[in-house]
Amino acid sequence: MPELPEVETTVAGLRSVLEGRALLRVEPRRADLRFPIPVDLRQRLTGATVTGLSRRAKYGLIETDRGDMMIFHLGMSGRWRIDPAEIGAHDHLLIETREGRLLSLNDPRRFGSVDLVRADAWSQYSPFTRMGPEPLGPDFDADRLAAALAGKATSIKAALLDQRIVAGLGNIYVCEALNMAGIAPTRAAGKIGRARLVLLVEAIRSVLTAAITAGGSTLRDYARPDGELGYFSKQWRVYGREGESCPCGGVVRRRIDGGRSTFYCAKCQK
DNA sequence: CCCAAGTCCTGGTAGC
DNA sequence: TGCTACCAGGACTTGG
Repeated sequence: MPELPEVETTVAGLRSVLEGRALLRVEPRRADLRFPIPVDLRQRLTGATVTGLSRRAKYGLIETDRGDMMIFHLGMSGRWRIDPAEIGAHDHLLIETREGRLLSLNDPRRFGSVDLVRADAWSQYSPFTRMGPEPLGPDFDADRLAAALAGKATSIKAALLDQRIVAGLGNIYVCEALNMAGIAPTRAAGKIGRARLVLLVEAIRSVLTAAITAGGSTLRDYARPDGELGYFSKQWRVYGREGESCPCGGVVRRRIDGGRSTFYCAKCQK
């Protein structure tokens, strides 16, 4: 389920259970997800106390008082379950706190990952080394986006999905932001004018912030034993709405780019 | 059969 | 021809 807003709200949910808490039990239930789970993960985390949780792009970061940091990614279908009633085939990592709270990383497709690094070297973790700025952070603005897109012949949609350009966007929010900014997804990334990039930056920030707010409001559901942290799909302007009306009155179209659906409105996105 | 929110890797091509 | 950069597309997996 995860693009940046979903990971942000997931981390917030985990924080309420884990921050400042000692880990009584850490139990991988299989050897790998997308890649192997470190064999010493159980040993290094068991008995440690969680000192902080944070997020980088679509990755969640959990730091302990032993100087370790667990880094997880939810892939396409991953989620954390809190106090699940029962453990199923797709519950791949269990974490129990000393207070008796149980967390389970559940991921049917196993495109997610779990890794462990030294906290003081977290920024050297390979997925992070060439990653672009946080879209909600101070290093993302029209100037820097223009510099990152300069000379790029690829489409703006593909460019925004490239985590080296800006980190944390996925298919849904790229479609939404391009619609909000009135930019056609097929437009060459390097040929978008300055004024439109200003609108695009604002649209990206706006759509992510709204999704985080909506996600935060569903945390109660998320904390339910079988609850899910959903995308706020009722608020999507174009994603998953082929044939329906765009806010501008046009009709939402769908096309396939690189095997992925792109939802857009030809009337207002140029 | 179709479709699905993730990243990584490969192979083709353009340009120097 | 060889090297590099860039880019498009496929692979991975399970379930609805």
